[in-house]
Amino acid sequence: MRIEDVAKRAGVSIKTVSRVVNMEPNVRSTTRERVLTAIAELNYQPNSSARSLAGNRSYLIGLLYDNPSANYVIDVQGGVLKRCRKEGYDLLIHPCDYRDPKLDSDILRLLRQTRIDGVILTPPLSDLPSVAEILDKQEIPYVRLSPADYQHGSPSVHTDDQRAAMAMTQHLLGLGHRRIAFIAGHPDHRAVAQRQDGFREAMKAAGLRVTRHTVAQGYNSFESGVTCARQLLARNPRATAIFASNDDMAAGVIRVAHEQGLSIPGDLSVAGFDDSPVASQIWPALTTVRQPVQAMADSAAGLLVDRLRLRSVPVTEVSMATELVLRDSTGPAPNSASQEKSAAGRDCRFGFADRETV
Amino acid sequence: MRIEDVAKRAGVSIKTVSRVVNMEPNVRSTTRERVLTAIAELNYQPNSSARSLAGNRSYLIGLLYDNPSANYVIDVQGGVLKRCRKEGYDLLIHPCDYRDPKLDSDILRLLRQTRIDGVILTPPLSDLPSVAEILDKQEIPYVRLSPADYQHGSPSVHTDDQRAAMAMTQHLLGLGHRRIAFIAGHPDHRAVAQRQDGFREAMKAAGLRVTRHTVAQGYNSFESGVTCARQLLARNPRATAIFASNDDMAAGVIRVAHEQGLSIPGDLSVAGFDDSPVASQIWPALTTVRQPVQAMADSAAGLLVDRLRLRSVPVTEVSMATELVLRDSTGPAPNSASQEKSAAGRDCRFGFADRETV
DNA sequence: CTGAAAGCGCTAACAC
DNA sequence: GTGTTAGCGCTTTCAG
Repeated sequence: MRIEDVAKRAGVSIKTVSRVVNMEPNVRSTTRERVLTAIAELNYQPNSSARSLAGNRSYLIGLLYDNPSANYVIDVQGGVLKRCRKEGYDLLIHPCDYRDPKLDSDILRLLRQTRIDGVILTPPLSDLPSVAEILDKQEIPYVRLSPADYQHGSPSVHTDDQRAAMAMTQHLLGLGHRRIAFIAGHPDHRAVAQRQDGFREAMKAAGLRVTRHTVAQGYNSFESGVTCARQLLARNPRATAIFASNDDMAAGVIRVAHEQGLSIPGDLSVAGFDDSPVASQIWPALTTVRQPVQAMADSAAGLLVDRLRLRSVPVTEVSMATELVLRDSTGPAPNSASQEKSAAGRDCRFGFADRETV
Repeated sequence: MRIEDVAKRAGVSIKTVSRVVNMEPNVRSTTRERVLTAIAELNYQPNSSARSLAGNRSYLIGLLYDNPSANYVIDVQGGVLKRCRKEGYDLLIHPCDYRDPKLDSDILRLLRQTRIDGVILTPPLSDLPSVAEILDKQEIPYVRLSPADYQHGSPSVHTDDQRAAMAMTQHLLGLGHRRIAFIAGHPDHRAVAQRQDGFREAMKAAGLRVTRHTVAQGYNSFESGVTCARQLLARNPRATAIFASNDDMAAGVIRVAHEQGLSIPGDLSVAGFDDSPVASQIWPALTTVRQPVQAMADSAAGLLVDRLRLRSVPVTEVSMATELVLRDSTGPAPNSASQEKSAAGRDCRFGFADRETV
């Protein structure tokens, strides 16, 4: 089933069929109809290798990531794929090691070998200048997901993590907590690291000091959460709430609390970030912040495809809303009249931070 | 940088370069060397679109899956990708809905559009006759991962889940448990469902009856684990151990036990299957069975590539070993002198079921 | 608005 | 062992 067969059947030249298939202008609508009918009748599908060779593009998008969270990666893949299918692109996934000194040549090899048309970058790759440089030099369009500095000049999609972390901190403050400890995220994941700024800002606004005794440096893993929790819970006086920069670390806190016989949220409130599956599977279920990861990825793929089609679209930064998910791991501070009632029932959500920058 | 440039530099014809690139025989080794040098000097990489078009293959492998477990999917992708990179193939991922009536046409469209060379199928797709039929008819080689009937005539890679489930049941029996309840897996995931057979066999061998009061039908999700646990724990006399067909459901059991104030493993031992991350993050850490998912996927991709290279290799079924991972959620049965000491320390592993069928 | 012809860079078939 | 030639199925260029 080739383009020639379609052309014959529709009584036009192959070039006209090509125009219809590629949605080019300059085809009379009646002609277009006739061609479309022929395509449908013959169940014609263009040969992508031939298209790529002649047209010098691959209809392939590359997804580069180095993220240990399976759930995050799957969500991103899902969102990107959804858009790809709609737009007629295929997806090539390329997990890699962002600390590998050969990362640059690895990416170069990928670009040369597969002739990818465009790339989507997830954290921490979205914050690596060397990666952006390679892509720029090779003139491969790319979109960054959750970059720390989204004003960098390339299109990107992000949520305002700082603002969300502020809101979570304010929630804990509203429950009467004053000694709130924080577990910072991996410094290389800059967007996650920014969550600390939100925490600090909210504490400051409430007139509370943040010392190095109340902040522990985590690395996004469950194990680092365990380590930090042990550290923080050894302090005297003990914190009445711990806010971890992601759910895996918050799960580590809960583990340690169980081991030490602390009741949650009676003795200690715990909050996370991400709303990963473990957040609702752990006991007690975790209060956390939800990011619309799939929608973000879908949107990023959309920006990329726009760019591939019309080379010079303006650089766009999309900002998406997060929501607070209140579950069972947070409650009123011990020995304090709560100023905010605990949510009635679990899984209450508060949306906020809704805006879009274009 | 085209094949012609390399040919000129090496002083041979383009066909000879092509032979070297494709590792074909009939090239004198000195000639081969000269060509390889030229390739290295020019940093030549063949244009995959041109290769695909002329050679009528895409160097693309498709991974078809419908699996709600992000961790499983990521592990499979990782294993397949590892092999793909080594063998010069790229990977196209295609999540789909196995219950969708349009699944067949969805797959057909994928095959036509992308010209995939071969396919890897994961559960539950690996057990769908209609999918196998399409692939057979289109003459697309495929390898099945963990099919229920691995004697079906296509190459496959699996673990002996039944045997592993038997071993876990025997472990619980060895701890003195007699009233052991079981949560069955999703019937459409036939390999998971087979775990029930292992449980039954071990119980029978120990002279214990399995009634419908001690088996609950789960659906692989955390929520279904919660439902089943509520059901099972309402029985009188209560089971002293619950063996769930996967970790997510076991996590559901643990949640319910916490809610009902049961201590684990004091009042109730809980065992899972899969060794997913939640197994070691939950409290107490879960005794479970580990499958070498990545190695299985790697091996499956290897079988597929062999088949793509040499069209008529014998059908191979690879069987891989699982291991018992003993953690904190299982212990001696209440009021019974344990016949087997609890493992000293956590994270003990026992390998078994090591064999390979060729 | 439509068509004819000229490749895209490679592999396959066959000659030498 | 090695080279020559003819496509693979499409897009691009340019002519009408």
